[in-house]
Amino acid sequence: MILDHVLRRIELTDAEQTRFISILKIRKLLPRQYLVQQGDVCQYESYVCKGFLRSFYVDERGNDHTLHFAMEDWWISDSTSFHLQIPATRNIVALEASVLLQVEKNDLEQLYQDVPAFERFWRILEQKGGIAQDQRILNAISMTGAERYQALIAKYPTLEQRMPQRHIASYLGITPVFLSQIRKQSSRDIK
Amino acid sequence: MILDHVLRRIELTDAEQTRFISILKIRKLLPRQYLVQQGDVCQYESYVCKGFLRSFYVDERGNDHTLHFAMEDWWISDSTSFHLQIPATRNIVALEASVLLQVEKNDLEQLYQDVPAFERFWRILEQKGGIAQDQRILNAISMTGAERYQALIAKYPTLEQRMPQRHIASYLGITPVFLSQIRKQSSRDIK
DNA sequence: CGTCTATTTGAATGTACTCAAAAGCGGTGG
DNA sequence: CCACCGCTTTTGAGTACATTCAAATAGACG
Repeated sequence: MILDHVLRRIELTDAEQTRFISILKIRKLLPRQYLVQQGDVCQYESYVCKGFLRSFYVDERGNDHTLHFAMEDWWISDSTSFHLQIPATRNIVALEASVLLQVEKNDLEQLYQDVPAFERFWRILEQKGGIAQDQRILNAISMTGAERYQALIAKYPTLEQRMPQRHIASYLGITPVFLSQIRKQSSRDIK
Repeated sequence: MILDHVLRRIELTDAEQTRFISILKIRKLLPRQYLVQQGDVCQYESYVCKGFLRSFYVDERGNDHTLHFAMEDWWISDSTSFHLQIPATRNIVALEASVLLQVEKNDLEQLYQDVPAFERFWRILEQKGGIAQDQRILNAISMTGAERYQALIAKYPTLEQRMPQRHIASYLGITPVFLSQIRKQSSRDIK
């Protein structure tokens, strides 16, 4: 499955494929189990084979802010911590039982040396991520909470089945109470 | 100058350096001149040698939202338009007389083929950009307008000399009127 | 110096938050 | 199978944050 994911973006010989597979480490998580905790150095980029994860930041006041989520066929990490090898400021936790394939920082650097096509692969991945982040920033600065909610569920129709409302609210930058009002309002509008 | 910028991130032979230089096109802009307009396909990644540019989105209501700005030694483009070669949804305009070095999409793809180190270069650039965007998203969802303003001027102390307040406001996702109030408030706090 | 645009100020309004309490829902154990 | 517990969502009221509109002031440019 992950090979398919990679081969959609770059071409690899059989030997290169084997090389890639050899550095992957499988990791299984139970619901509510942490993958990364604030203060850890994030050692891995994790590819989600199965399950659902959430990354979030806890501020001084103890408020929880959802930065990202990841479903099947997505990658997740604290990218700041991973790339700079500094302590994470974010937590990553499984919301469902999950199976991940992980790439360690050192192994990845070695892989870049040995199979330069992976530079390309990650460049393409970062580009795609950058485009999505750009759109999210635009939404944040140009839309109301209600509009951002509509855009989010339009983009990820299954999200509400997998992530509790309070986390959707924190992803949107609004409070759970306000999200509840938005939902009441929009369900009334449909009728 | 741009070579220095590249060589800080990757190693290149003299021939590779020459190859890179050969695909660059110089472009000069006057203040208020557009580099990209909504509807164009963004053909170039542009490196800023000198000057200052702003990218913004104009919504249905005619409101202007500043997505990015770029000063010396930064790159700017409509990344969605450039990478996917689709019409731009954003405008890019020079706020000061500017000198750019541009890389065309086709040339860049060819460069990736001929000098794979540039895959690495752009991967690193995208990673750095991703980290910055991530932080901006966190600020957007976790801070008030006043806090975002303080964080922005702390990060870019010279920004207020180069970009009018109404654009700083739209970058922060607030109105110019409200930014003016924030500034009044914080100048009073200092005393 | 006059014109144009940007910023400031003030007042009224709307958007989103806080706090508190009630209702709903899911899991667990009796 | 049902009752209870803990946690999430909903509801309501009051408040704070941020916007709109309009007018006044300040700055920039020719």
